[in-house]
Amino acid sequence: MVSQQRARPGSRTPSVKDVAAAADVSLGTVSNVLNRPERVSPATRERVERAMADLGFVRNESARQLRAGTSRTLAYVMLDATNPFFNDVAQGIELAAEDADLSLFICNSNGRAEREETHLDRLLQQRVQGILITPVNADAPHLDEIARRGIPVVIVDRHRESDAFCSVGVDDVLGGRIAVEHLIEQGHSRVAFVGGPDSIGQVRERLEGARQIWAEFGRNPEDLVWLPTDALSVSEGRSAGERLAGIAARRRPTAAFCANDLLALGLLQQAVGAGARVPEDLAIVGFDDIEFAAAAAVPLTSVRQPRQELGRAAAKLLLDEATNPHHRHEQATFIPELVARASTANRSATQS
Amino acid sequence: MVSQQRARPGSRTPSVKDVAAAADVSLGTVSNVLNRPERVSPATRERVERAMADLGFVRNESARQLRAGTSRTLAYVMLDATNPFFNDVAQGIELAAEDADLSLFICNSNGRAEREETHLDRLLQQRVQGILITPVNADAPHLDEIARRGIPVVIVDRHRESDAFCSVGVDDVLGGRIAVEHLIEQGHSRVAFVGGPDSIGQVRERLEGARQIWAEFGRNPEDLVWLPTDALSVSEGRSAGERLAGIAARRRPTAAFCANDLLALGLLQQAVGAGARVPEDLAIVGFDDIEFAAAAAVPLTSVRQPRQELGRAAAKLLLDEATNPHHRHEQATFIPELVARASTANRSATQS
DNA sequence: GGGGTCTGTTGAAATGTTTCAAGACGTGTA
DNA sequence: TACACGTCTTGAAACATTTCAACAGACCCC
Repeated sequence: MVSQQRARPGSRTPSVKDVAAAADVSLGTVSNVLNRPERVSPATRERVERAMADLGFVRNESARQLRAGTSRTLAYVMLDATNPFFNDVAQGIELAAEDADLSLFICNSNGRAEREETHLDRLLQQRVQGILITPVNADAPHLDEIARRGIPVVIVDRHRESDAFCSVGVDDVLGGRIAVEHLIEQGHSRVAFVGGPDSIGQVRERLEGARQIWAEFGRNPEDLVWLPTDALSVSEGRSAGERLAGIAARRRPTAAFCANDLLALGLLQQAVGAGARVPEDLAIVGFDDIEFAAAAAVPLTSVRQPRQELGRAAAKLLLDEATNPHHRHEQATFIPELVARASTANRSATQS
Repeated sequence: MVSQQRARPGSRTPSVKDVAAAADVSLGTVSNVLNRPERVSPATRERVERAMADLGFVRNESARQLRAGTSRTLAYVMLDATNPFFNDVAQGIELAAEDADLSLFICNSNGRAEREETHLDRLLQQRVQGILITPVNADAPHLDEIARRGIPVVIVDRHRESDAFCSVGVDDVLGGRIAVEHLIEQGHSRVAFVGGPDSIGQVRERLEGARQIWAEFGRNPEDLVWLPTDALSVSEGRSAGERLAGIAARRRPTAAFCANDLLALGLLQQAVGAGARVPEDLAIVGFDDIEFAAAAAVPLTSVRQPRQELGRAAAKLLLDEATNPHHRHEQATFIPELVARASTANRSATQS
């Protein structure tokens, strides 16, 4: 009848004290059942456990944490929750956290520095055990401040010059190299690099790698044109596509290397929508190898990052820093690898 | 020099007590500065604030929560973090939480009931203010238990028979109707429904809607064929595509309505990869209208759910339940709408 | 029967904050 | 001068848990 029944009026949620009374033991014993069950005799333990079940006891984590001084949660501050890449990273972290019997608190800065700051503030207040973060700005000064407080911080998908933190990431320069090398092998002699803003470290490094290999093959630097974007998003990819289409045909690149897959998908969509054939008229390489890269109707060639593995490794470093007194900071660098698909199919091959 | 400098050995993180000592006021005054600044004189307030800054004081949320009895966080238990739809919902929740000055704790059950249970356990221990959840199973009994404890629970993207909870969702039957009506209008007389398992409420309802409109147009039920899948994922979409291709040409549906966009993208990929033209040989309609639907190289027609709005509305209901003593449970149902794109372009129209 | 050891159990202290009744102090009024 | 009133400030109690030194009792051995 009453559709919004709440807990009975007089009843608080029961505490250890209530359990102790119900099981007719002392407070300390209840706590022992919770934390060191082997120390209490089977008979008492069973009595206490029954009392807990009867009362519907749920341990109060705040009180536990206040007294014990240690929290049971890790946090990951994501850069962009709408980018599947970061969700895969998060999943890797989550798995590692699960193994260590910790909770993972996921926050999303959404690319906004001030939101990132709010999140970090709150995490500090919560006294989380450690923070994993893909920061908005590479030089986020808050992070140093946090590290100085003794809270482990691991930077994900980004590297710092300094060795003040652990970090995990992929060799972005190498990633840029293999992407463009692949395009060169496919016979392209005029290539676009799509990406930006260049405040983002990855963008700079991937471009750097592209330029390196381009030079090593003795190509003219002017034939590697950079189409800058304001963000690494699908819509920016589309707009880059329009700019690309605007270039006179004889000067237009026949291939594009995009700084991530979202850009590549946008570019692909724009190109196909405008009637271009992919890869015949325009070959496209993305970066990250998110699931949607393979699922695109013209499956996207991409530089794969070990997404989940990245998260897992980051979490491991964090846990080491949190528990191992001899911990030394470490920059874990993974090797990216090219996954060739239809969007760059060999130009001589016919497409079904 | 020392690359892993920690906080100075003897120093704990400072407490209100330390601040009080430094500012030469009582403990209570520091607390007032924190919670009712208007009650303390400007001079003292300034002194206390200076002391906080000097000491690098960070309020201990556990202690606050223990004493105040109320937490400042909401939680969302996601069903599948790799599905962009749920991330958009989460973003809507996050925005509403931000407005209410609450933190959002995001967990991911990943479709596993036991993981969901662990998360809920922990959330109970944390005494979160309320829980938003897209449950793995519609009848999750834990939820009743939690509600009975007086903790507000809102079900997201799913409806319950009972009115024991608030919930938000879209009219899935209507969604199925408009999707199939669109295909009928496009001249299709044999249509496939791709989706499963049918333990999922949305799948059942979307199919139900499809069948309703099919019947209302006087079509033969046998011409609406159901291709069941084991999950709502891209790879299941691909495999459904293979089964579809296996049907003899004269009996094969010319259009498919997929229970969500991931399935639709998988199906699209498989079809195009196998040489079929979309929409000429196979028209495809998805559901959710995730960003990647529009970005697919053959942009996907989809039934749009107001993704972010769904999250926002859910959070509002939760906050109402948490704060308004006269709260009544409410099932908010949004109206889905068809977004027509190239994957079902009018059959008579030529494709650019 | 005294001493030692081992196993379980206890009770009090401690954690960092908020709240609240009560106190201090100053100002204005009779 | 006494009193009332306002404005700030204070100190102690309370929140739910964990920890730890101390203790009770059982058992064994000489």
